[in-house]
Amino acid sequence: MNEIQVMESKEKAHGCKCEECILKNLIFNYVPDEDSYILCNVKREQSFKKGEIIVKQNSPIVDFFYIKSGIVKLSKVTESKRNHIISIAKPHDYTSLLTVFHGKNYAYTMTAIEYTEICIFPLNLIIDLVMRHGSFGIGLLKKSSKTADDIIDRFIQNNSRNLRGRIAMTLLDFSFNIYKSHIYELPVSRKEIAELIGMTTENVIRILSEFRKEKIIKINGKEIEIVDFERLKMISDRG
Amino acid sequence: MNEIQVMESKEKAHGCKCEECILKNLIFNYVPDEDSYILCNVKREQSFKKGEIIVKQNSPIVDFFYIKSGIVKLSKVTESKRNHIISIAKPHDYTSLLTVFHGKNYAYTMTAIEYTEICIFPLNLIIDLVMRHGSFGIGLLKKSSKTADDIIDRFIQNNSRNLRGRIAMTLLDFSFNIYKSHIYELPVSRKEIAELIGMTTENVIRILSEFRKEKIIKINGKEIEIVDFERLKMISDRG
DNA sequence: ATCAAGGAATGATTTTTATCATAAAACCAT
DNA sequence: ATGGTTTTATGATAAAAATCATTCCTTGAT
Repeated sequence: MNEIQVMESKEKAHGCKCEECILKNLIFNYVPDEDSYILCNVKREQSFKKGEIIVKQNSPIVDFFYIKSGIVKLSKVTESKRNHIISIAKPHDYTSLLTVFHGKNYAYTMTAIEYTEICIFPLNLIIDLVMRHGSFGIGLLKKSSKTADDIIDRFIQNNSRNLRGRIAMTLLDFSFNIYKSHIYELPVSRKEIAELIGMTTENVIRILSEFRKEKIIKINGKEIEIVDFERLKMISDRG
Repeated sequence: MNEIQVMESKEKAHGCKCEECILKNLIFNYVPDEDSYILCNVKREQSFKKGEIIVKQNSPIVDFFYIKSGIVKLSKVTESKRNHIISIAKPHDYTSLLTVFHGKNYAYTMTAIEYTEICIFPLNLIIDLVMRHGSFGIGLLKKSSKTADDIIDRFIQNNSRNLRGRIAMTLLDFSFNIYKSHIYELPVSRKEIAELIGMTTENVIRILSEFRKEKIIKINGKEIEIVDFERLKMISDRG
């Protein structure tokens, strides 16, 4: 109890109240009080409704984002005008890690796909903090390389599967990594799933219907219930 | 002349002799002499013949690699035993940037696909340097996020093209970014190209033959000459 | 020099996936 | 509520790509 009280008072003093905040913990662990105090006071929190754009591809980079709650998609339009979803990010991800340190403009559009709360820090301050506290830099490097590796891995996994395998993989991903439940509300349209795994909308719909007919899942609009987990896993693995 | 002499003496003193070394420059710019001295003295250089493995997927991470000369492929075997080439890296790339900061084991196998010289640093030392000199951390973060963004971009570009477009893109990539010439010796087999752009070996061969018959390129074994640059570009863009 | 093994090449065939067409259902703004 | 738009749905067809089969050509090891 004593420890908790100490933490609480410390948090109050810093203006950062979220206990599970990885960024905050990263800062607290390595950065002296006076610095984390500045950071916590400067940060602003902003909430976004489902569908709202948090930041647009090609707009100048000024801020560093941290997802406090909700779900966010990172997407990108190519020269050929096609839209691609790079990843679906969840709470405690730093969606800004890619690009922000080397680019002038955001490479990806960030959109809330559920009600989302974002913590926003001026990038300058983050950079300044890394400058003065190398260990914080190590922390960011760790997160950064993990984020990149995960995204690359998803691409490889996706590309080595046929369409049924991709859909199965996606449904399992939502179930395991996002909602931690066998029944959930899809936060994206069939079209967005298509953009995420690189296939046509028609085929996404068709294969979801197949899975329904094969009694692997139940569908009710956007609600998905995984009924035959084993088979779905098999399709994801073999497919 | 005077300046060059100064540089030379400084380089001698540090045991790092490569003028174009980005890593060295990064260190020199931000790290005091005594530290860069340690790093340069500890580093070892190693050369690899075409085909030799530099480091294997899943082996424990101990070193940080920097490509001094040559060309290297990063590849990964998935659970389904399929081999995927993630990227082709050239001199002055830090191929280690992905994974090394967060993982226990290398996520990718590094193989020399031409005679290659690698500078090898104990990762601990790099981390220690970031700890003590935040600006060096910023430098690595920049390189790291750039590397990741480039790889992700290549995946997106690749996935939004048909097979002819992918081959065209690859041939142009070798021409522009690696060999800076319209005529070059392919450093990889048709099978490896297939693993790089996610298609079958037969189709790689077939489409190369098509391009030859359509007089877009000339083929002589591994030697490729781009004859009709415009058409190749068009196929890469539209395809 | 010879043989085995892998790489390159090409055709025929099958499978997979995209495209086109149409319609019902859900959603939104007035 | 109503009309318009987007999303979901399904079928038919065309196009793209993988697979299978066979041959030739290189290359490296003995």
